[in-house]
Amino acid sequence: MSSDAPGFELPLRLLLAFRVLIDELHDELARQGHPDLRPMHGFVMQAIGPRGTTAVELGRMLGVSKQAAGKTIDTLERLGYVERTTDSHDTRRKITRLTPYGMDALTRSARIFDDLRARWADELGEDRLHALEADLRRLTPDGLWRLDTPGWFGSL
Amino acid sequence: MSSDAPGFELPLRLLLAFRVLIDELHDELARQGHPDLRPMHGFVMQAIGPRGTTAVELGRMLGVSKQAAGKTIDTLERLGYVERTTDSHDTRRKITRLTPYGMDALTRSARIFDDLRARWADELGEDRLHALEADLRRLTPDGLWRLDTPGWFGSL
DNA sequence: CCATATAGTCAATCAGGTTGTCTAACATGT
DNA sequence: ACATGTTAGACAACCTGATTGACTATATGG
Repeated sequence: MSSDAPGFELPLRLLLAFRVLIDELHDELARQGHPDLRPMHGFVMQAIGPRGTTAVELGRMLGVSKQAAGKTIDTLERLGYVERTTDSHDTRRKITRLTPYGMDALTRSARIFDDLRARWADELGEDRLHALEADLRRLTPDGLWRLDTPGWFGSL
Repeated sequence: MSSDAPGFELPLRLLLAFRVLIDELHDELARQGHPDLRPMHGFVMQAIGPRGTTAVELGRMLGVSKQAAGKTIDTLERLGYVERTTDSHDTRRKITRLTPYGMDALTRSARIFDDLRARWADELGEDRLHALEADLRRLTPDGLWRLDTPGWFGSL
């Protein structure tokens, strides 16, 4: 029993492992022509998706207000990752879509994540990594994105 | 090969697993008399430790400026988790120490994390959880705290 | 046709981070 | 002993990303 790890190690390691992956992703993305991309941009662009979305929808998905979602879109627009187009069926709506540059970032991210997973598979063995993924799936809810992580973690 | 999980699932699951633990910790802490405690408070108090620390030291440990560390201490002081005392050997320094209320939060957190780990051990089996911890240890650097997660993740 | 609901924007505010500057106190070398 | 350099903390100005509230324009449904 005394050989069990203390309970506080688990969350620390989970967070650290996440950071390792994300940091290495962005190191590589910077090398591949996306030096300005930040951790949460990938999440936001993933939420926008290939079909585009609106500020209100994005806010719901990210768990933030539509105004905050709008500001995030402003930033991504300024960086050239997304563009706003008007919905011809509802002129109130402005559909935010990924630009080719944004799509490029997403496809490169997917590729890099696959490479990083392969490195972990080399390190642990494919069977152990597979088990790790299966265990994490059992321990985490499905389908939930919860992209409000910055505010969630930081709010004092 | 095609049965391998896509690379992007791993970071998502790691972050989600972290959130599950932290959210359940704070649900329980709220029930046990610490409703105002936020995710990063625990990390900061852990960094302060039983012997206390100064704003400069805390800033170094957390990877933020001494001013930011000072503001964080202000917040924890306002909530009653820490108090500032002067160092008799160096009157420039103000040692920030945990109050009994702060110590209580830390000991309860440790206990709750142990309980959560036990629940995961029930879910997966102790051997699988042990393997998961061992694998995460292999994949993450040791000794590093890096508490700048909010800014790190959020900065657009 | 009017009442209500929704999309987006603007403005004010807040929290937490940054850098720069300043003062007080320690540490050191001549 | 003292002049110099370094360190701790506080204060101010500013930046970013979030919030709520108010407002306009456009749909939508009775």
